[in-house]
Amino acid sequence: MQLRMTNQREMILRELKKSKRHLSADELYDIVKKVMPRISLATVYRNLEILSEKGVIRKLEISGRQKRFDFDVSDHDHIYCAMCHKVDNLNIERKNVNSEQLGVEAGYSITGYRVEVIGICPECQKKEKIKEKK
Amino acid sequence: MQLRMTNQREMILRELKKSKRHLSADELYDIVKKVMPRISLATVYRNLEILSEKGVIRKLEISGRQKRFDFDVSDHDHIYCAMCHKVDNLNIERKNVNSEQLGVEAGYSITGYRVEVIGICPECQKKEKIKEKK
DNA sequence: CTCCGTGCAAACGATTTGCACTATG
DNA sequence: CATAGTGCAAATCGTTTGCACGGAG
Repeated sequence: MQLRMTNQREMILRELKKSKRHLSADELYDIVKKVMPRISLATVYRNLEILSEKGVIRKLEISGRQKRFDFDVSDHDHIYCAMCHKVDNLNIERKNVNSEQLGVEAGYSITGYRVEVIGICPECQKKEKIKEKK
Repeated sequence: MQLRMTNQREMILRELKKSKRHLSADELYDIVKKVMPRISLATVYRNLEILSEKGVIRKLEISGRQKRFDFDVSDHDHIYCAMCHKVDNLNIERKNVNSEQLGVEAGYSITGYRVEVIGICPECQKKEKIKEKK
């Protein structure tokens, strides 16, 4: 099965790349819909799924109900805002973590690992301070 | 709002403790239902939510569609089987990871972090080998 | 002209919620 | 006896799927 480059697919890819953020399917849908009003949410889901299977983009399995997608396929970890659920990149020196060893101890064969830092992003910190003053 | 110790709550807590695994709400429901056939799945969800809010148990936000719950509240990380979605414990020396520093760089205030190793558990490795032989 | 991709609506799985009833403290 | 907790069913949320049609190669 080979991929075809449809307008929808191209647009989804372009908008995901343009936005430096890590978008969820419906956020991306809202963006693309402005240019392509007839596009279906199912199309967005299908494309994100296929493109991440092919390794063109990356599906992030992180905290929160929704999956998010990343145009940057290279190995890197994420920081997650507990308040607004935004996801930013993190550059941890991965050599520090010797997870392989630990996994082998438990009898597992390791395919990968991820580090997820949870915190409150600068924007939400400001909001909190404003609230506190009230 | 104070907590009351109902039969349902006690049972949920006991079964979660008894099982060394990291159960999902519906797995726990199936177990408890054997002793308490009239219990509702909603009750299980509500109790797991409340108990993890109070810090009695811990809600794991990990890979996979379902949330899982852990009787062990202490800081520790998890290894996740990509095939059967089972979750085991992992004992990483947490001092190795200097996530706080990185989070601060991005302007975040850090509340925690987690390391999640993904792999294939011993049982599923065996299953794979059997498949290959066919 | 083939068959991958689309839009739509319906189906789905996990979780949450409104309501009237029950039972703990 | 006040009010936290329950069971049930319906609602919700994110995501997936069946189907007939449309368009890329």
